[in-house]
Amino acid sequence: MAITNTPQAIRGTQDIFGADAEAFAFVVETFERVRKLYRFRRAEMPVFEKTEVFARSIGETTDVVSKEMYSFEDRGGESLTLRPEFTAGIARAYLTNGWQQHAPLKLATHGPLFRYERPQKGRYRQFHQLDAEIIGAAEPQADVELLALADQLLKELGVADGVTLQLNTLGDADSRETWRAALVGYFRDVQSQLSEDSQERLEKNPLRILDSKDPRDRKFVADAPQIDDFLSSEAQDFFEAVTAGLDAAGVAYERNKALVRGLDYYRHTAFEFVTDRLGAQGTVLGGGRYDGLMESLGGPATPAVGWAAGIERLAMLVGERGDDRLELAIAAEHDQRIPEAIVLATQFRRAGFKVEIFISGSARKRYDKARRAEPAVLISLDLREGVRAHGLNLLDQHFERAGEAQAIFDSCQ
RNA sequence: GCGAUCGUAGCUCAGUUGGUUAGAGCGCCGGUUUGUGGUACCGGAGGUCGGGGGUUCAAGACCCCUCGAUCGCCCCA
Repeated sequence: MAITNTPQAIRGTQDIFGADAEAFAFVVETFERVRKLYRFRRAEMPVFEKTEVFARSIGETTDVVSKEMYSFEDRGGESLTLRPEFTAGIARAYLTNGWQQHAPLKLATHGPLFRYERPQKGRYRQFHQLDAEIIGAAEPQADVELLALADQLLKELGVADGVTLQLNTLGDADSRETWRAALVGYFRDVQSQLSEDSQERLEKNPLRILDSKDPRDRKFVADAPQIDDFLSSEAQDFFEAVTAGLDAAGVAYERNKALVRGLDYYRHTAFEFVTDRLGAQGTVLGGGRYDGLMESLGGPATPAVGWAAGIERLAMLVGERGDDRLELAIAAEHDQRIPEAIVLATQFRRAGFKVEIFISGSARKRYDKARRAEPAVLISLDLREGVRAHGLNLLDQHFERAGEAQAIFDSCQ
């Protein structure tokens, strides 16, 4: 690369183009279409908030906050942060705009998020997510509807094969706490045999030992206390209602008792749609119920459930998506006919044709260039020995609008 | 924060145990052929081999540093 004086892109950011950009757009368009089927309402939020919004939502202690957020001071000395997730900002908007009046509120949004992380497959510092939330709904049917939306989205994207929904419950606040205590007790007894990382986790985030990849941990994980033995009857009923609803909605799932959330405000349902086709970053869509979040932001107790899905990861799964097919190519094989080519292109485009004109570079090579663009119809405009010559060549015999194109072409002669 | 692998034209890549002036295909630009024809041929532009230092008579190649990319670990809101 002879680029010595050109600034480079920020690490972990990406310039998306061509087939990748088409796949990206396909994911977003499909989401927009499907969320309307479930009557989720569109919302737009700022990409930055007071740091407090995320710090209080995510928890001041975690190194997530201290190390992995893009925070900066504005000119007034206030600490701001580029949003690392949607949920906190949505919760803040819900509280500050009085959206309680719309409860239960089904919201959908999508856009860029920022996390200061080491980039790897399916992980970027600026990445993009789809997001769906139901706020102010305590009933398990909300979880079911949200999961049905996710399930239909993945099916309509054509990525459902090889993606499985893993489902778990974390119980209510009490169940969760007693389970956690039992886990700490269990792992403390074998602490010295755990991996170094998990010995650390035992103090900071014991639930995470359950999804450790280290074989030294895994043999203990198998016999670790399970949430099911600590569920209150209410929590049990709730989870059963969710699974019954999923069955009714025809949403397939797998119970994964090791699926956990690190933050305390998560209650009951936790879920991830996972694939084995994306290396170490297999989660393609994840979420859960976060009944405790609104209070940590100073609002009234408000039940809520939501999920987010990585657009880049989904785009990788949907695979190659070509640009829209070129319907009409117009080659001006002589410079004197360039104005006519422009006139024609204008007519065709106003009639709703996808048109490209070939009027630059070597005049005698424009026809070949047009041909290589693989149009359904190729129009050439030439001037040979002072005589105008032109023609319309139907290259795709199955092109539906061939007659219409011919008529417009004829009327312009 | 840690580890592994990789950086040669716009793109995909060759480049011998270190040995002249660093190559190919595609793309781009121009020319010749063809003249309803995705042709074929000829020519051209474009590289301080990511950057810096070192070893050597000689470095794209070997060593060190650095920057970047990719993948993994940690983390995963």
